[in-house]
Amino acid sequence: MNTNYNNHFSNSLKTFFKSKFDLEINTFEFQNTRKEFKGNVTLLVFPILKYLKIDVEKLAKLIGEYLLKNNENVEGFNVVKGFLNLSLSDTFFLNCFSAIYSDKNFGHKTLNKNSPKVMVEFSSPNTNKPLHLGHIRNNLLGYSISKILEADGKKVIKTQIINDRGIHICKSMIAWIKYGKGDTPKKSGLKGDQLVGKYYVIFEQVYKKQIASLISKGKSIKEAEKIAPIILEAQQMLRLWESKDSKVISLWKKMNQWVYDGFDLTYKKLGVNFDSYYYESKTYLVGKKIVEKGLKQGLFFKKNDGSVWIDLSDEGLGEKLLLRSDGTSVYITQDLGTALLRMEKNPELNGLVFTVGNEQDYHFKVLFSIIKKLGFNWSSSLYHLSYGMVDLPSGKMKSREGTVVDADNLINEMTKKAKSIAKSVGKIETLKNSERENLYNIIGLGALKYFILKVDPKKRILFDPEASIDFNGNTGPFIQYTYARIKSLVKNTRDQFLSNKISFNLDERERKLINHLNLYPVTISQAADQYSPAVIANYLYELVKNYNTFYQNVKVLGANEPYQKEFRIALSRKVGDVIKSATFLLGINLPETM
RNA sequence: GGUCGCGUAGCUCAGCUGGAUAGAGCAUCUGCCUUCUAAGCAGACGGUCAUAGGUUCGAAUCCUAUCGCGAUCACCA
Repeated sequence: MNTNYNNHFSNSLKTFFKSKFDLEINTFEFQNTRKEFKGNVTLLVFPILKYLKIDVEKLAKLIGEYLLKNNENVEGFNVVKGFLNLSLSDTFFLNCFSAIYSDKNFGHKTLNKNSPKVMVEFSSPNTNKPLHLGHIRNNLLGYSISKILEADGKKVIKTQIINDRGIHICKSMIAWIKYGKGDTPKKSGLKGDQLVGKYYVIFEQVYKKQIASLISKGKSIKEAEKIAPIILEAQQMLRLWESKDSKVISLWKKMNQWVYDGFDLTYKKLGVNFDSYYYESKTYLVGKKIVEKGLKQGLFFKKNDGSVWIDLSDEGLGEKLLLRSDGTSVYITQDLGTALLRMEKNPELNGLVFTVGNEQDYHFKVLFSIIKKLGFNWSSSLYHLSYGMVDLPSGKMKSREGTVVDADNLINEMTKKAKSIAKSVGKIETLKNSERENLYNIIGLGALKYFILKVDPKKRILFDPEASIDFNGNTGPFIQYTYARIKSLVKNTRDQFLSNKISFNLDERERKLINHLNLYPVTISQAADQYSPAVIANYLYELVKNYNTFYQNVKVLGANEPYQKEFRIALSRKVGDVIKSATFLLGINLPETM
């Protein structure tokens, strides 16, 4: 549906119904006219039958005749069943374009003091292993949504919660102590997160061996898992950490720092960044306090073994554990603490968005419900941006089975592929080496980002490392290519457009482009409302396709008349601007040439 | 088993706040580089929109049931 034309026709239409039928109708439905019919916009007449008992075609014809006479934008019409197809004048299109052209911030709402403020959480890694493909989707989504919300007129704070404590960290630490021999990122040449991840894997291997050996000695699997010496060491280390043992704490700090340094490199490559950080090690105690408070209020209850629960069976969510019997916190305890801490630090927040996979839908339902029950008035501003998993043809990614697609690796692979394609195309020989490397990077990442962001967040993505990611068709490089084309086209031209100097007829493809440009602001609000970068991606693809059709069939620099040439250059330039703006919302960079 | 989500062309996806003959890309095939960048353009081929009912002028879209796939229901995070 295209509601974009309401402004231009609804007044005429209102007057028509008022004067002819004494009816007050305020909303009308428009859509783009299908290409097999004549016209540009189509008014759906069917819905009006709700108010008026009359033959549809007759009514459509009456409306058409009225608009033709009384609305200067309408140049002609035809009626097919209940569809009133309107042909609009070139003046109308040029006026539209003129307004778009002069709007330097087209599509973006401007921020001011009173703009609502939203915090968007994404990434949220564990500090025991490097980032993988799943994190890439998470990061791209969270980052893009932040940009989209900003364009939609909200102030955004990008943040993450770092899961920097717990048994998983201790596993890496134990393995490093036992097998690391003083290994460091510098000595090994590995990125910090990769190094720590390596010891996590070593831990799991040793653990597995110990379990196997215990089983061969007649122990049950469950028992073996509990008494394997290395897991006991890790648990002991976690207890030492909680009692703030100085040796453990300093190793913990050292290894976590390696990981942060490693993550920073990956984030930088990915082109994402954050405005603030929260650490689980600092929020879990806040969560415990809330639970104790809720317990006193009678919202929660204690079982005989001392564990604390909430009963949410009235909402169909069952009973949920909030504190273990030994008094230690669980996942949701920390999340309660984190949410509360954020609101305390930023009381002016109007929204809190959690970018977390859909495997945690239940968790967030419970979390939001608890916060509501605790009586916090900001509970209604919480939103779980839930997205589908990235699966491999072999199924779910599993670190234990080594089927994880490593983020750094994938980025490098994409850059390599961009390089080999660019070489075979062979158009960039004139560039300097450093410029070329930069270009490969832009294109490879563009392909990756677009590949992930173009699909609806809530859908599962199937990623086949063998089939890899395309560079032709509905892809990032296609969009980048079109941009580079435009840049090259307008390079030596003047940036101006005088709408009053029109002495030519518009081409069908020009009308289509203007029409599509027109939709950009609506598209941004839609994307923001739905928390979906895919909406932007699809818009962008359509725009670029329309432009290429125009470019390939209509001469720009070789236009017949000077003003026509000027218009086509301006149109090209504006399409370039919108490509730039939309790719910015997706976090995709553009080359000036490729 | 309960709950939630998904099922559209061989593959990957749009369309889903109901509107005309369901659209793209990839793959396959045919044309177009002495003319603004061929990572492109023009075209062909390809569909019982999982199935069955219902709601209505009209259903891929809304409702119900069934089937299939996935997630989740941990004193893991």
